[in-house]
Amino acid sequence: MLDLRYLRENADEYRQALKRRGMDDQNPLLDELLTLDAEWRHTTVERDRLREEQNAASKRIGALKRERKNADALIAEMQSVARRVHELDKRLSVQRARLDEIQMTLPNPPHADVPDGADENDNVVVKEWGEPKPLDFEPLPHWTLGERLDILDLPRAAKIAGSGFAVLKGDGARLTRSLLRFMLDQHTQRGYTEIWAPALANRASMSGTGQLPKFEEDMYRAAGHAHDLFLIPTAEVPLTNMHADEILDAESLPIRYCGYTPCFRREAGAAGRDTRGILRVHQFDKVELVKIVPADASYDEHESLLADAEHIVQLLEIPYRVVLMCAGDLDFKGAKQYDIEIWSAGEGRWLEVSSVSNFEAFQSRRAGIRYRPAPRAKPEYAHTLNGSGVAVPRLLISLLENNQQADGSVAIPPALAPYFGAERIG
RNA sequence: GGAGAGAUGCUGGAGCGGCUGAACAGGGCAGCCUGCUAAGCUGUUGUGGGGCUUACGCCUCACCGAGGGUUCGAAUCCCUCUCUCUCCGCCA
Repeated sequence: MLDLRYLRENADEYRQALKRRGMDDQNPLLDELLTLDAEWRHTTVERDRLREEQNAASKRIGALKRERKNADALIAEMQSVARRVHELDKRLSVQRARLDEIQMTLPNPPHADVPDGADENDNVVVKEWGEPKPLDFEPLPHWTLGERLDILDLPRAAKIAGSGFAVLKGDGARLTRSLLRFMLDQHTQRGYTEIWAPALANRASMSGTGQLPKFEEDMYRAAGHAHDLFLIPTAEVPLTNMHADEILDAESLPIRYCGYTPCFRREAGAAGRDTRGILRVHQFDKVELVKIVPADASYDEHESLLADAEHIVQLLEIPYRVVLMCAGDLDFKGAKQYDIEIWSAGEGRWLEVSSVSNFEAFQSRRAGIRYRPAPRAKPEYAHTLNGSGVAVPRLLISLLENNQQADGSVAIPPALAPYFGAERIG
């Protein structure tokens, strides 16, 4: 969500931002917002003036009653004022609701560092690490490897829950567990506090981080509750909303959390070439990193967050590249975003395992995450950031496919071996 | 799931239709005082919206869990919801 005052005073600048995102700079919603905002303020002035009158009259009525004098004339007079105030309040709440609705759907303006571009073809590779190792045999895709090693069972997962789910078995399950422990240990050693949080979240939390109202159809909703609960698509939701509606002390920042949760995504309409294997599943495990920082620190913290996520794939010795998203491919809530893409030998392509974003105050304004820069200073919105550190299934894909041996076994990277308890599978 | 109790400012805790943006106590901050520490005295202390102003700022409205309602007027009365606590039931 954007500051209404910013939009009011910098509408042209914001139109340029929309244009960079490949959207219509004459966005009718923006025009409606600005008009409605002016009307709302106008109505507010009138309502407040009447309220003032009402408050003064109430005082006088109270005084008259105490002196046992007649106040009927004044009361009768104030009845019409009360009716008018009621009308205006109704109008204001309708206007406010629409203002909020529009405000919640306008995207974050891209940061100045974000390159121009229309889609993923204009993203910029800013870093490459490691070399995809050439294999002297035809590499197998992970679903074949998983089946042969008896560690992945997709047909039975489909029987239990439907397509797009996975059953991991034996060393497959153990590999997942060891990866989660390994990643969490790395991050806590680097200064993150580990959090275990609910995997369901309410509507307010989902709006706070920006999954709602625009992306409701991407999520699973839990039925049978008086209020709405959604299965979280990422631990970003609980970790960021930990501090919703709080005013934090400056000393408590930066806050750095890491947490493992299952993640649930409908992935509606994603059927096609990406659905084979476990590349795109409805439920997957992920370790997420979240930071809540003072506004002036967020871009430095963004770089170090990226480094923390990279650290994981480096230790696992997976070739990867870092991609800076162009304005047209940027997430609607992000101001700047890097993706980490790891090499997958069986697929012969790069797979996104982490998206590292700086949201500036976009989320904190929605969620009400503020801090006091100095003991007596006015509260300001904190900046929030997050990044996967990292998602498990694609890590599995890459580890299996890249490290497969001619004899059909798979080597486990030395850094992970102590967690996994062996140096190979099969 | 059933029954009951409750939710007030940074904290504890009063208020139960007008004199309450909120007693009282504690904490924080500022000043005074005290040769140190402690104590004492005085003042001050929230958030958000809007308007005015070159500016320090001034005015005004809202906020006593959330949302509705009654009323000239609501922290106080009514309804719905959320959360917390106690008891019963159920359950891994």
